[in-house]
Amino acid sequence: MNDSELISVLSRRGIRPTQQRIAVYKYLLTHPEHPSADTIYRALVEEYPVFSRTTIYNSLGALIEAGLVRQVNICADEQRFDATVTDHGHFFCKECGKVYDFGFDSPAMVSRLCPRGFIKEQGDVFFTGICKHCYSF
Amino acid sequence: MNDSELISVLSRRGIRPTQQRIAVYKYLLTHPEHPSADTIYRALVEEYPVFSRTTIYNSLGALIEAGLVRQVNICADEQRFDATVTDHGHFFCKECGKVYDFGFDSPAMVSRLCPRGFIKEQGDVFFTGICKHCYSF
DNA sequence: GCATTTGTTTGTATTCATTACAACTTTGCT
DNA sequence: AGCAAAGTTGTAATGAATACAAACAAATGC
Ligand SMILES: [Mn+2]
Ligand SMILES: [Mn+2]
Ligand SMILES: [Zn+2]
Ligand SMILES: [Zn+2]
Repeated sequence: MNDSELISVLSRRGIRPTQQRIAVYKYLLTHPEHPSADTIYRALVEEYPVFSRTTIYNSLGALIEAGLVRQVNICADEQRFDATVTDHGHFFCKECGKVYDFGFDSPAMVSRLCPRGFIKEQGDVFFTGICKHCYSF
Repeated sequence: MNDSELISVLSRRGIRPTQQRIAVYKYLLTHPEHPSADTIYRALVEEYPVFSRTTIYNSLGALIEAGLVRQVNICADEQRFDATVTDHGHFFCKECGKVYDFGFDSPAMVSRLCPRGFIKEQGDVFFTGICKHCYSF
């Protein structure tokens, strides 16, 4: 996705496509490893020497509000962020610390887990354990 | 579960059944609302006037290590704790802040969501939205 | 163009959950 | 009892997230 496409995506979602928001969103799109706010900050401050930590939080908040980004409660100590907003699962490897995405064979099945009468806005399936790569040794 | 039963449960799991650990575990067993460390602290310090916050964290750590308690990453700002360690789902209501437990019609189905080759130790299904009680008005 | 307003960014100060630490106490064992 | 290991306590430190106000930028109206 090039810059003009990003601009129109943000505009369509009703938020002003500022340079900072685009940079944060682009970082998330190109780094699907669920980075933390601090990871994003340290990466972007290299590229744009003047970039505030607060702006990272503000931009993430705006992007979340707009439905382009979601937060993932995978680690207890810090919040992680994800530009993939369609329902998908996460596997956290205790060994290497990586967070893997995985899809569902039948997404409807996951929605069916939600109890009757409860209005689901977001769903998350989260597994913890040992990943494929760390297990084979 | 009475105190002598609790003592034997903790002993069987290899941790010393101290008065504090028993109090924390009993609180979690009798308060299935997924309390935070601070909530547990404020409740127990009433009963046992000398009770340190650190001890809450230490006890929770020991109980988690022993597999009797697990942490639930449902709120971004604080950790919640749960004495129900069998696989079950959580629904967080954005309106009232309550966390509801729910079971799975077929638990095997949830395990089947885990991608091939990944060794699952713990599974969580989280939904966020509006609960049954907050929706009807 | 210029003034006004509204929204955004920035840096700093603050909050607050969690962790680190060291002194003290309790428990288990001989 | 005497000793060592484990557990508890209070305080200090850490660090992610938020609050805030000043500076800045973009939009709007004239
Ligand atoms: Mn993801
Ligand atoms: Mn639960
Ligand atoms: Zn791994
Ligand atoms: Zn509710």
